[in-house]
Amino acid sequence: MQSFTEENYLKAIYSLSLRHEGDVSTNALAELTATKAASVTDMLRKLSDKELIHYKKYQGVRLTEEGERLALQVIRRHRLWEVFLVEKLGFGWDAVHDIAEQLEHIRSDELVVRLDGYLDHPQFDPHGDPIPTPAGKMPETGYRKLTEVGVGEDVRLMAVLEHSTEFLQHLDRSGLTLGCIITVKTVNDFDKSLLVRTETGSTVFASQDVAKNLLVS
Amino acid sequence: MQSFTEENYLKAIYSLSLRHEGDVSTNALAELTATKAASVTDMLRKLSDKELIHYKKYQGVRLTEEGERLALQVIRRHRLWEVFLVEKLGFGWDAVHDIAEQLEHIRSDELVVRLDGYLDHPQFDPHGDPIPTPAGKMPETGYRKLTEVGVGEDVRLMAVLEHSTEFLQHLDRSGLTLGCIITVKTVNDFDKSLLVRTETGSTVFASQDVAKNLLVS
DNA sequence: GGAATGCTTTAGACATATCTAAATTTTCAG
DNA sequence: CTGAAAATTTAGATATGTCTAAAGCATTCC
Ligand SMILES: [Mn+2]
Ligand SMILES: [Mn+2]
Ligand SMILES: [Mn+2]
Ligand SMILES: [Mn+2]
Repeated sequence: MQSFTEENYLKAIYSLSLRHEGDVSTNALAELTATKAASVTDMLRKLSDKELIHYKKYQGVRLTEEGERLALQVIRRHRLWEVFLVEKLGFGWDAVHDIAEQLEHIRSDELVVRLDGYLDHPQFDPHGDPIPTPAGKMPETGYRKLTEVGVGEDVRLMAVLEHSTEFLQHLDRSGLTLGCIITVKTVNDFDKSLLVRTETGSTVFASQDVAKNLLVS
Repeated sequence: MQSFTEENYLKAIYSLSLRHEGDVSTNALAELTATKAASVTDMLRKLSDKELIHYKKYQGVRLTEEGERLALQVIRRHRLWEVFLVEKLGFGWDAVHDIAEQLEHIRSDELVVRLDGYLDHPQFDPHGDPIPTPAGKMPETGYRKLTEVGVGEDVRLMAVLEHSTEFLQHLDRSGLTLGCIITVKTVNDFDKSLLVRTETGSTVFASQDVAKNLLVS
């Protein structure tokens, strides 16, 4: 049985190992968990003792099979709760992440099974992220970042990588909603910013910082 | 802001102060929170520093107004989540208490407001307990214990005082459901056990231990 | 190849919440 | 009213998770 804190570290390791190739560094974990490197080292020793991570001093860290299974369970719960908060309670997609950060740690297998059924076995959360299977596998999506799309291409906005309230409210104001079709009109060579046309015909400016957090297919 | 643990102590103090007149004792709290008296004393010092309880060494403890307000907020959340688990997720009333013990600590005012609306502002939880108001008042019910009912009286089962799975499953097997009408047929002078007739016409035996946990009106 | 630099780990503390054992205070019985 | 029993508090420890400061590796840049 893991504490909240251990679950959060497992999730953080999983998340960082997707972002870059190779093992996850102590400093990266310290930044993501908003702690100090020394605290991370302590926790890595503990997770290693429990055989949830592969860890050699100074060499970075990687989840074991069991560690990944647990991380995906937490992510599954997080995303199911986000669906609940949006679909059933009527929260905006910009307001659910912090509450789901708490709800994801509620311990009850039966609860997850019933919640999943009540929500009609959703495949994606309100941010377009795929919901891991009960068995602990993360579905593949094959989405690309909007920054990789060529001028003239029509694509559909499928997911966002950033969950902060500020970012999501910015998208709302820009009329960029999940599922909408967008066309890349121009790419600025200097700052890689984009001009895109939305379904409604309006033209929206997207800095590289915004575009790299938008996933399309 | 209170920790989970502090919230649980506040709830425990509230609950015990209903059970008996006068201040709550250290030992009673130790038993209810499944800790030792020494641990309770430590926590009482802390809650007293925060002015959530009135506490004088060796003299027992009592909630301040602020302490009671917080305790009732926790109880409100607990009972709303129990309603959700039964009404929306289809849990049995015998399976929800432990999950609600976790959910009651989720911190988000907005969440409670929306959950309450989603459930249609319920007045009672699945065990018949009244749900405290958003302002922090506990509604009066005026229920009596079944042990105080005279032979021949017709009463309606309104609530249960004990929430354990075993007790509630026993009631299910006996056909005693919330809202049902029961008639006291005989009271055994020796052990105070009862024979009651239910709506369906069947006769059910209830030991004093069972009857004192049944509230009727 | 050998510093200098930057990560990372260790050392030593602190806060929370718990425990056992011992000391203290209150209560109650004779 | 007084001494024993019961209840409560204090003393000293443990476990978790965090921190700062100092020391130990690793990489890289002459
Ligand atoms: Mn999220
Ligand atoms: Mn999400
Ligand atoms: Mn309950
Ligand atoms: Mn209840």
